Amino acid sequence: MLQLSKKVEYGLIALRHMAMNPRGQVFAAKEIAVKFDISYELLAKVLQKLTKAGVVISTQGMHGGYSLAKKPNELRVSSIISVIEEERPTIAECYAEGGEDCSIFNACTIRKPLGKMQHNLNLLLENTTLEQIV
Amino acid sequence: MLQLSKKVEYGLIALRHMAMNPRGQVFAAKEIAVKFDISYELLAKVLQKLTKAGVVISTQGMHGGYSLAKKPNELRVSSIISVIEEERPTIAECYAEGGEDCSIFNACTIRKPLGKMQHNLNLLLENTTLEQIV
DNA sequence: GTAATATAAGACTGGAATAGTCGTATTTAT
DNA sequence: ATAAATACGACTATTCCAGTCTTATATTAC
Repeated sequence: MLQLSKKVEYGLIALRHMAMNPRGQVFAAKEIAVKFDISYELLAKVLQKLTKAGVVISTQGMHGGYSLAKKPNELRVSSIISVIEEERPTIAECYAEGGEDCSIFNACTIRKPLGKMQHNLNLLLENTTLEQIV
Repeated sequence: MLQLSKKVEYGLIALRHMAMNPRGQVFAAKEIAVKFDISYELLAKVLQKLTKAGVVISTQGMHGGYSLAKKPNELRVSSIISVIEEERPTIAECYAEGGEDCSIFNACTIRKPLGKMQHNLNLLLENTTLEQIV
């Protein structure tokens, strides 16, 4: 209930690890996976998404790996989640994309009132940056 | 991601419906289910949990049903969720009961920093009462 | 130029959680 | 007695998620 997914957790762990080391340093996915006892394949996929989104820079080939593309204070948890999950974090289906498709959309009476909670959650996630997680 | 379950949604819809009508009025589960186009059986189970927890009062038999046991401003979303899910809402496994069993508990580096987010989520859910959802 | 070590990307699988259903017992007003 | 309601547990179906596997590509070292 309301939990972050493992993918997001792994992403945050990896990003934090990068943020704690000198800027520009490169880390292999395997290296991070071993260090934190995490599934390498899962972490790799997460890092690939973060690469596509420009959160992280990848260098292929031997001695390759990932490094932070932005300053930790520029990275919001909200956008990290959005990138990894490929959708904004929402409290209910109706606040996600295509939310009108919710089976009870029309009869639903709590959508509007819950909007406040959604808004506050947004603020919470937007105001938390990687810097604060270091 | 971070979404409330259908059970919680249905519970909130039912509670809100009661809160909008005169105190003490009794509503049958079936009646509410039809009105909001919701699974009757699911809603019934939710209302039974709310009854056990003293959130709602049930009267059995013909013309029976449920009515609010407390004032809307005394009912916090956090406790409604706890009752229906039978566990506190948490952002990650490690903040739930028995969280030390998380497979990466020891290697995890984001537990402490995420604690702030968990705390803020707690505040958000505790400060939102049924009254504000009406 | 070949081997070794990385990322890239997609398909596949198993298991857990969730949503929903069904059946039966019990309670109570009429 | 009957009808209408809650109580409760078992069951099923489906969806989601974590994790695995496979293959391709890029880069460096030698």
